[in-house]
Amino acid sequence: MRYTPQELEAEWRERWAESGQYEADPDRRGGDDATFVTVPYPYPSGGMHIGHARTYTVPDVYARYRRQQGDNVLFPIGWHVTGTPIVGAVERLKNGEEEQIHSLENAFGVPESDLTALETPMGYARYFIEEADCSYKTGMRRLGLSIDWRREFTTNDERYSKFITWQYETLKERGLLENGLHPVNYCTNEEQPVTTHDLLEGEDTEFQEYTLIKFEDKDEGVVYPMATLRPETVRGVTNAYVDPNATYVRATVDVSEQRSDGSDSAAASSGGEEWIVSVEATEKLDLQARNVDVEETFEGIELVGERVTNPVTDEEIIVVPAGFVDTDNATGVVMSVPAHSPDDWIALEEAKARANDLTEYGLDPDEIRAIEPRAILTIEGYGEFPAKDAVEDHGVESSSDPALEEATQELYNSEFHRGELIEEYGEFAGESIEDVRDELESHFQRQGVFDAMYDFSEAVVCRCGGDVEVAEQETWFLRYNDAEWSEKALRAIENLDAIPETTREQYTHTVDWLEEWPCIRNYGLGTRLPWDDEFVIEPLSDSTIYMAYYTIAHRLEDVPPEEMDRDFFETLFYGEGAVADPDPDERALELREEWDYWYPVDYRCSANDLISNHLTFFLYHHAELFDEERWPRGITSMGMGLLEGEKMSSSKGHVVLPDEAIETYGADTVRFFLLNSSEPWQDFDWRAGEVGSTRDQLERFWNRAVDVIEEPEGERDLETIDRWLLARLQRTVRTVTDAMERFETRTASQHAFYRFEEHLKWYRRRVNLDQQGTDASPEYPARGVSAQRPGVRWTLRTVLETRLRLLAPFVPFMANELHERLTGKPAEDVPWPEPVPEFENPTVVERERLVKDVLEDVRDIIAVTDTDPETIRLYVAADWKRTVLDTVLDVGPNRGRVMGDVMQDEALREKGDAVNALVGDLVALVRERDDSTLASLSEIDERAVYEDASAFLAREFDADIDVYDEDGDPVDPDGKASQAQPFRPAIHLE
RNA sequence: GCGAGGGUAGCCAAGCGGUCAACGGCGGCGGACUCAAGAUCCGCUCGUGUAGACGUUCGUGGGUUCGAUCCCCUCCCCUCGCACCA
Repeated sequence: MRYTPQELEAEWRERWAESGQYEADPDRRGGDDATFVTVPYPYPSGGMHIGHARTYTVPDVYARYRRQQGDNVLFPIGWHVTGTPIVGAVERLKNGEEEQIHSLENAFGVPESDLTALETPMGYARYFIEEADCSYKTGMRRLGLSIDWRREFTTNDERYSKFITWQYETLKERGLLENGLHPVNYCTNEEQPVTTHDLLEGEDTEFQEYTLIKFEDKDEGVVYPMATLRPETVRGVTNAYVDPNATYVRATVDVSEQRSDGSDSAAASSGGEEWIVSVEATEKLDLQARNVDVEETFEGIELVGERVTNPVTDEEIIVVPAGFVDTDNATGVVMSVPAHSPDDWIALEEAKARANDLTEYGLDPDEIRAIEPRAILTIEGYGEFPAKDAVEDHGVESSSDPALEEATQELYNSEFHRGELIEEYGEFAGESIEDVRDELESHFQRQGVFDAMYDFSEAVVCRCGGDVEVAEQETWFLRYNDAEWSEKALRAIENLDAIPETTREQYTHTVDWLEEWPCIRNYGLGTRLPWDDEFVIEPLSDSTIYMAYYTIAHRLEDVPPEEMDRDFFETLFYGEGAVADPDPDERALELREEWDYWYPVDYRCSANDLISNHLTFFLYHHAELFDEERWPRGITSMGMGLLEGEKMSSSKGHVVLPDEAIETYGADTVRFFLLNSSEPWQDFDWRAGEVGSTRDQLERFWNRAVDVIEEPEGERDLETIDRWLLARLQRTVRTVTDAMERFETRTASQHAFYRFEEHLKWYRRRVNLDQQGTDASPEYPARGVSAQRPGVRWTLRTVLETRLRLLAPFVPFMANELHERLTGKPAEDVPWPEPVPEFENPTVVERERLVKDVLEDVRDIIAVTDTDPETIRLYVAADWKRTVLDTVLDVGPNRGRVMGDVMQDEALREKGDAVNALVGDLVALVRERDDSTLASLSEIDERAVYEDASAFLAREFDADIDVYDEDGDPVDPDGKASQAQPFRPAIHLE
């Protein structure tokens, strides 16, 4: 019976599909025995790769385990198509973009002829959901995932949208949605928001919020908004810079717009102010929801020499020309803080050096030379002017010196964390920048002397070639920073079984920093915002409670979508009294029963990187919309996958497709490798070499199992070594079960398979199961399974049956097949094993350890002495040594006390040094073992152990084995016998 | 920077206070079987060693302890997340 996984697996897949094996319906088992496991529905913007295979196999293994434990288990799946990725992919494909076509053809093996089918978003989605070889559904079926396929849906389905509509209308009504402005990446050419995916340049650039400090030209009543990322340096400003050759404008800028940065800085300042900014800045300000009316355009040179007043210190400073000013960054008007900015320090030095040249701008050189740096903070390790020290320490020569950036980085960093503001800062004095920057900024914003704007620090370009800027858009937010809502979310986290436990803190931390979440987009697939169909609810917001939808998805066909209104869902989720209608919707009430049966979600198997958004949202929404007993019970967070030690990348074609892997190795091997090579939350590494050897191991398992199955059953007539293997088996059952409860798939499969293989290997040696070596002399003839005594056959069958049940969740095809051949029933249809008390036997385990110890010791001696003994003599320690050991056990592993006690005994006292040495060793022996091990050891008759094992040892070493008592007048040519200690016989080789 | 996780022999990786020179796998070496290869089985794989031992190891430097890979502190390095990509 050869192992041919492809054939075998096809049969089982067909069998499962025909019988609807995994279609789960509420049944007589009560809700307590209902287990509901979910995994994030796939996003079919491309094919399935081996990393996804693990994601879906982990919940499958748990689902299969729970079924064997007697639970009614629901494991459903759906398809997430919301948002822009699919639409974007289709666009790129239609535009004939090389990279996109390459990725489809190379990574996912999409034939050219199929490409046209992918030119509509849902066509594209369908293709990767179920049509392609690399589609998710194909992969999932081949992997043998125990999914209830009747319940699948996509997030673009009309009925699903009704469900999301209910969710958002409810949240809005509860005041958890609000609208406001929000900064987004905006293509000025296409005049629409763009995603990271749409960018040609600057994909990794994030926009920053600049503080604008409103210096004022009091004579003219004009504001010079100076952009800075370090608003706390406002008291250190010595002068301003403009680019004399650039174009500036005077414009009326509306500053009354509410800002949406979450702070209460909606400073109700007056309508418009006259601002001096670069011409580039006007467009940015305009995009950031300000009215900008340009009054006058002129060259920067005209600003040179103007005097403006610092709104915080009320001091006048002068505007100086500088070529380094970038007018495309923020306002194009910058302030100089030479004491704390290495750039400004150098710039000032250089300005002073060429002060005489500045007369051409009508500046007084002496006035420039008189500019003095002003320190605004103190910091340990730096002098009065930290920038000066930084410049000198890094040996910065000029403004073009590359060391300048390094100096700046280091100083900014130190000042941010360790700098303390000087007295003039009043309430902020003495505080570190880190602690007060935000506070200080909003303080001055409230006073109306600071403002803010967004900008990128480098150019960002759209794929269309257009310039991308930061625009403020009207949008809707989920109020995740709402105190009451956060409170509920925190309670949901407390109740949660967070696997691994270390993730719990990440959830609480996320709740702590989460602000409002913009939950709509301008385009993409999905559900329209109910009260404004211009917008679509974005993917992380339409996927927070959809697990509830699984419970009813397969029973909605007869409900017309238009009837799935708010009352329908209110009745479904909140019951009969939830709506005013005296005649509640019967269909909704029926569906409610099923929802009620399955909910809550017992375990959600998801990914580490989703903790800080999706998973936390999932908890928020459940906490708000459902009662506490419906909140999620547990979340398992999974790590990611590597391929041959490197990140997988579908764009580079560096992926392995499940379909191909299954073709090569079989689904059981793929599953087993994925679950056994690391715990779910650890990263795994797909290495073809190791997958291949996994396959070999499974094949060997199969072959041996078939050997056992084909032989007669044997009888329950057990010897010690059989009892040893059975005792090991009970421990394995215990370990595997504990591990399964905690989603430790690696530990579980490792013990059920590899660890137990080790035990079996020993057992096979002990009973001489395999023909091996030339030492199979007539005296100890080699034998196969068939020739074994009935007790061995009985033991092997028992062990196999139990292991097949333990392995069934991991390798369901193989385990079910073998179990059925062995017992007539598939493993999945019989209960999960429990430890059998009569076979639990710690003493026999310790006994066998002694045999292994002796084997190793003898082998060591042979290796060191390079001999080939004909006779091996073992000497069991004398009785008085056992007496000493008993004393140690009695008084505890304390050398002094043991000696004190032992020396009471005259016979022992006479032995003096020998006793002293022995006590030392025995104290160590006792210290190193736990009580139960010691108790087991105490029960052992050592001499019997070695005598029972002597035939085995004789075979191993091809030598005669003689066992003696040390104090039984033994044959002892080299005087070794006296070295014997309890549980460590003396050895003599000859 | 903030939050989280991690650094163990050639590689992957377990261990998280004593039975640890450190499970297991891969790779390598030697042997058995075989015409041969593969598979399978046995042994070795830090150093020294003609008796089961000893010495030096688990990112760095300290500390706690009779005893630390395991606990505490310092530092160095790596990975992930930090919001509009899902």
